[in-house]
Amino acid sequence: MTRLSAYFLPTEREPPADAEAISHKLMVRAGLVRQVGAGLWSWLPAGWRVHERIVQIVREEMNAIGGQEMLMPVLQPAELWRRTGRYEIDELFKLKDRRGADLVLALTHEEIVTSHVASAVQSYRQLPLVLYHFQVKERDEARPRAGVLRTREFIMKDSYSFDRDSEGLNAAYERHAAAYDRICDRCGFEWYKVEADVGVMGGHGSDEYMAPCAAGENDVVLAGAYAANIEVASADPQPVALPNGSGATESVDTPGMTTVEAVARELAVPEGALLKAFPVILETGEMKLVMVRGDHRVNEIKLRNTLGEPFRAARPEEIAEKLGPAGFIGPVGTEVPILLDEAAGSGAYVTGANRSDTHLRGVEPGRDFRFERVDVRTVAAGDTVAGATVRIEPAIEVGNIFKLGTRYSEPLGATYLDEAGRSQFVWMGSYGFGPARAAAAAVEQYADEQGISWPRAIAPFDVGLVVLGKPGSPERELADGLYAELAEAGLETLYDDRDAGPGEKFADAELLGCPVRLTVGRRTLAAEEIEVQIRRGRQSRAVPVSGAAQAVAELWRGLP
RNA sequence: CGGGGCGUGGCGUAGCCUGGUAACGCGCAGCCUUUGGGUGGCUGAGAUCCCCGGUUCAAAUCCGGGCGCCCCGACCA
Repeated sequence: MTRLSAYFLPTEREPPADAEAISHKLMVRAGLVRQVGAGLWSWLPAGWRVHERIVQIVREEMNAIGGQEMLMPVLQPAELWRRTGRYEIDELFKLKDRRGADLVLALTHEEIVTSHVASAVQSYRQLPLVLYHFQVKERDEARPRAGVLRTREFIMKDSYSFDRDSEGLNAAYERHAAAYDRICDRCGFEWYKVEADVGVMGGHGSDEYMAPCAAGENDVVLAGAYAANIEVASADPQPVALPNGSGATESVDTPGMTTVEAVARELAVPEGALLKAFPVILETGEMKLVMVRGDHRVNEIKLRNTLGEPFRAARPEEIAEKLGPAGFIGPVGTEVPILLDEAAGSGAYVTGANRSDTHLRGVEPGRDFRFERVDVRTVAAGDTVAGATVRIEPAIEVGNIFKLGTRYSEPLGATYLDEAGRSQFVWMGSYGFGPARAAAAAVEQYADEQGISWPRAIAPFDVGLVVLGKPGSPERELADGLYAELAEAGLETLYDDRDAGPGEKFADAELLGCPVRLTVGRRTLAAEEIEVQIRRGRQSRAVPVSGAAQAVAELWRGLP
């Protein structure tokens, strides 16, 4: 019997002074988690129950697609990470043992799991495989934030698929996607799957599972059936009224006007009638000039993916040497290759003139400069996708699925012999899911003035049972019996048997947010009834004492 | 990594500018009261004022250094 009088649930009346995010405030106040250091959290008993309920849902769905659970260490030799080129990652914790050997704390487990497959798998007959575990991840985050939303240490379910070829990988990926859909549905939070960035390391495709909420760190672009992380999103731009092409380009004086806003105002044209220049330097040292409409922003991730390599912004002296004074640079009369964003359609634009205090009017792409067409701008609210208007929402990333290809099997030598006896690299996928983030997302999405309102599948307890009346009273006696009946009916109950006033008990029950609250008090007892409150919406009803547990169980099954 | 802020009983804060017995609310312990929305009363316990150093007769307060935490941004394989 879980009696609150003996349960470690340190609730607080006030949130921590430094908390901003709703989930941060409420999870601390409700006694679910406690902070240890920056990005370091302990999960207290009730919080851990939530975490483990989510874990169990994930486990069931991973097993259902043939995943095999195992466990790999967090502390690992640095050698494997050097081989895959990930040793240099800033977020990777690095340490030495007493003999001076280099070790790392894993931020994911591709290296280890791939090394096991490399040594244990020799034949196509041993594939495919899906291996997974729930294990702590360590990341030296530059800035942990928002309670358990972004921490330096957290538990992740990470699974890894191993297939003979890309077709096999695609199939494994789709099975994971379907499993993730079910996991998110079963956990009971709102979510959507979005296209994601595959990163500079390449890869063959990636989707993220996003839970929309105010504290989310990611911006998601939504339009009809379209959903993408803003890092990779594309959309049709809002139209801009361009001045008519007037024939030749014309110089205009724009003294000191280095911003789009200033130039647009001076020339009385919309900002979108300007072309903004963003010179970048590639790894080879080559400069390229990226141009987007004046009312648009360069999306550096899309640009990196378009370039196919990392880049940096050019420095003023580099710009001056190749183009002109920063603030007045443009595409006309330069040898620097030009990448023109596709949102800048044909027409006459205002651009920098590559001379101080001067812009050019009537510049027409194609006629006045040659360019390569690219899609490198950041999508903005109000753009459209297939006619549907774009909106942008913040969201928490709770899961990410990723087609790795041979990114890890090559450096770690994970090969097999095919039917023809030829050595082939194993094709891999990796699939992460964060139970802590899922929990925090649910808190964020359903919290109200009184506190948390858990989806029933991941609540710390199914039922909060509040008894009013002194120990030894008839109310207590009835509540004791009810607890046993609820257990028989399959409901896990937190029994508030504390010697506290009704207000305090109700407040704590609603703060903790179990989907159903039962109250046994003199008032209801006299009527041979028990009060049932549905946490979400806080509607109350009465059920007869006789058969109450079964009635509550039935009610509970119908809750979200 | 850049910018800003904060560190005082378990929690939330005041005191700091202008140096002189560490204060308030909540919580906690005991007794009484109350029992359908954080009840009221009495009594009491609980603080190396983040750390180190300096100035001073005297430092929570002033000065120097360090550590820790939060927020905004950058970053996030």
